[in-house]
Amino acid sequence: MSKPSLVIVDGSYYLFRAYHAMPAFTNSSGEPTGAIYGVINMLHKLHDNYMPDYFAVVFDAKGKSFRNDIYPDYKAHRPPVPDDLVCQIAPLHEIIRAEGIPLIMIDNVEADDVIATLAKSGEKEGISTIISTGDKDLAQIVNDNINLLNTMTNVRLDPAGVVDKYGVPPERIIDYLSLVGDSADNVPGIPKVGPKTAAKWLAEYGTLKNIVDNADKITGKVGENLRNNLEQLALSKDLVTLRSDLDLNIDVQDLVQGEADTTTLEKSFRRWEFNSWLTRLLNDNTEVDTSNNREDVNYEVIFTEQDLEKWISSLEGASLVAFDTETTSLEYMNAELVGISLSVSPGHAAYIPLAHDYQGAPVQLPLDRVLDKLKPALTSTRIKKLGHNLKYDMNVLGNYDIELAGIQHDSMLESYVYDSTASRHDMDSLSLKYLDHETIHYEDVAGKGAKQVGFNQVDIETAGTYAAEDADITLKLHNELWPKLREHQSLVDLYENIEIPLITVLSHIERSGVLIDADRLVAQSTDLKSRMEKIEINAHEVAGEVFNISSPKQIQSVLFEKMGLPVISKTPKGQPSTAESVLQELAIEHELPALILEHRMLSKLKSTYTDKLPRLINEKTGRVHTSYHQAVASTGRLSSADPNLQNIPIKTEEGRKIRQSFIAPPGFAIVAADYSQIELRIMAHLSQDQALLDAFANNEDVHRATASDIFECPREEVTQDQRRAAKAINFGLMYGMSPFGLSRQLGVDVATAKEYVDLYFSKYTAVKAFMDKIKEQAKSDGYVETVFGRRLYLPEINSLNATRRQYAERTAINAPMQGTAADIIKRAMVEIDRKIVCKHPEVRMIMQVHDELVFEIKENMTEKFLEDIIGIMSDVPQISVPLLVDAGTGNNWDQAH
DNA sequence: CGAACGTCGTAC
DNA sequence: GACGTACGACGTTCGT
Repeated sequence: MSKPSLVIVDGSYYLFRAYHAMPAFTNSSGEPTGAIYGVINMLHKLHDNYMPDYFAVVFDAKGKSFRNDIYPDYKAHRPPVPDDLVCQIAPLHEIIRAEGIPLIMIDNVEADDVIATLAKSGEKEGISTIISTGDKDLAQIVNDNINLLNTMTNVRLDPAGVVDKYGVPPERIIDYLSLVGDSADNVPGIPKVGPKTAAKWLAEYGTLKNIVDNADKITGKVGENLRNNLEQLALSKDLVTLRSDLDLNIDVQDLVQGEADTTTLEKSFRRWEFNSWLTRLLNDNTEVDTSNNREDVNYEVIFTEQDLEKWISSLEGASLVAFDTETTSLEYMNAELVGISLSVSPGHAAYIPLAHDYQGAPVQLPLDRVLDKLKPALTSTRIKKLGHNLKYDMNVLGNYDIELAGIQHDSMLESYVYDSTASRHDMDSLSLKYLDHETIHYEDVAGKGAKQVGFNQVDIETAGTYAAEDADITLKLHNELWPKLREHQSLVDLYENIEIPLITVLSHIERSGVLIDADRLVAQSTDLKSRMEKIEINAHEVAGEVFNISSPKQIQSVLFEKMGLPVISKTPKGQPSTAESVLQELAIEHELPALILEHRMLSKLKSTYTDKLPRLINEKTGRVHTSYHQAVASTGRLSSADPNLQNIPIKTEEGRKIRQSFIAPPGFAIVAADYSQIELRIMAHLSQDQALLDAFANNEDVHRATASDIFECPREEVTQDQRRAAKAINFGLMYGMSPFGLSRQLGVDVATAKEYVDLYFSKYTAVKAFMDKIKEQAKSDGYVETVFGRRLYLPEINSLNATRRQYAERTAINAPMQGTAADIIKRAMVEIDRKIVCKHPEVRMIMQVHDELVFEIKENMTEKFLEDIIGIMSDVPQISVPLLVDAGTGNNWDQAH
């Protein structure tokens, strides 16, 4: 789970950098202000970028440190601080304090030691720290929880970054600095030993001690220098070693940015003439970041190597890179890259056109060459990426052998996790909602309907503005949504530990695709067609007229108007319904409804599955590639489309033939593993109903157990009908079903159905209590939650319209169960990918169907992996019911059940 | 002629 | 009106 964050700023370093980097600003009285402005500006940007939980700025204070005691010449060659900088220090401190930022200065202790101590004590409290500094000394305390950030270049150093930069890991930085020395601090090193030699020696001998022990083995002038300066080396080591154990009397938990002292700020801003901040302060002191709303943007189109290089080097240092691909198609498997857009700071983005090929299109950088240059950044885990629906971009890049890595954020998923009930999570809607900005729409540049052209036909200037805006808006959306998400730790956990890692898992599943026996499906289609034709002819004869058997409207006219059959139920629009259950009932007495039913079933199978699936086989892979939608279902479930692989028939024999056409390639087997009764188990967990918990703990047939409990008979005497009724109740309850609904389901009268429900609730009182409680919770909070803290807002829970209100109440009951099940299987998918699929090419995850995962596994290895898969799926924390996983193997999906 | 809506049916 | 979450086929209606 994600840790709280602490950002510590090396204030003295900021001050010097700002002093030298900024032009010599003064106010109208001629007083210098550039350094103040620069530091405050940097602090604002840093805070907006990281939104840390804890924040502090540390300055060197007056007095001499212990280093002067052991080495009087420490920092002896430092030139005095210039007067026009000295006079900016006190005002700067005043503004920092007035902004509510904790400012730390401790006499006789250097800032570096203070920073090291704070970072280390934060770490003990489970806090991860970013230190913003340019000082290399602090690299010695870098680890997974403590990173450095060079604010000027925006390069973030984790342990791997330290190795990249210095050639040695953080643990060796002290040794390294001792050898190299530091002229700025007047720390002596070994003469003629610089970064390269130091890193080389450390690589060879491991530690400084070892180097010293082996000093006589080192040849040449440098070896001699080393042997002559061993004593000094010990001193250098003492000087460069930071103290991280100081007793500072500071609790990291107190380092929280507090309320701004607006009176002081106003006074200071006026005095130093920081007019833009003054305006902002006076207009709206709640506004934190105005950059998001600015309409003035700077979008570039990249045509030259030089410009490309410039952007690529900016990626290296960026804390987050927003990027977006433009392609020829929405089908990721067939999509070809047309261009790439990038942004590393709001309002500033670039578009790299690659394959616009309309008449008269300007010469563009060659696609291969650009991809070669971008590939290291795109595949680097160190460079963090942001996108909007990055799974798509990841899939497209996969077509070019580029495995996108370092996925840090996805604004679509941020929106989804923040509020899954938003009607859509596309960029256009979100931009309007959160940024109040109307984006350029795809149709505006590519046309729509028959007039639509491929993006490669779009004029580069137009395309550039559109595409660059996509990257820019993505970054701005992130800047809005991330702080909102950060208000709720459970949402951050879900997002970081489930949804973001799932992007990569799903991308792999989608690109793997599933193998389908097209010939078999086509043959089934032919068979279905002839059967349907016979039924249709027969139906026309029975009806005494020719009508369209697949038109509900015409069926309605034939059955209810012409034949005068009773109207059993109506559609929401008030029309007599011809739905299955209605026809089932009418079929008892009449032949025609039965014919219609059979035709419907066959027609459904043919049009939706046996005709459709073979057409969707990808030419290159010979397999079918679905799209899993990660931000559609409000409960947290995935959905699948083009084709939907989550509603492949299973109930009827004819339908199962379709599953039999989902096959394994030669040498592989299909392996399916599904959670048994997962939602009921979650209901047991959520309600903590003892009877239900016991039933699962004893691994009973839960419907039989329920029947036995409510009909008060021993388990073994439960009849088929009783079990069927209990099953309907169990399922119905999870959907918030009413006695009326249950009566229809079971074909009994409402009174009997109500009796069943009452009986159930009298035996399972905690379930009843849970349902009442969850409704109450929804009414008072406006939302319900899964076990993992996923939220679902229910704005209509207090509606005065009874229909809408009751609908919201049913959702309140269902969503925590459905959503928790979704959380669990998503977690399992991430774990299985990480622990098994990533390491073993013999295993591929190929489908997810809500409570089931389907794999392709090398034939002779199924047993071995199946055990691990079941283990991971069963082993999900936080659930007080055993999660049973059923699994099977076969040549096709049907067999695997 | 295509978009939007309505109805139905498949899955979990 | 009455059972939660999806996707999609087909027919029909509406508007361009």
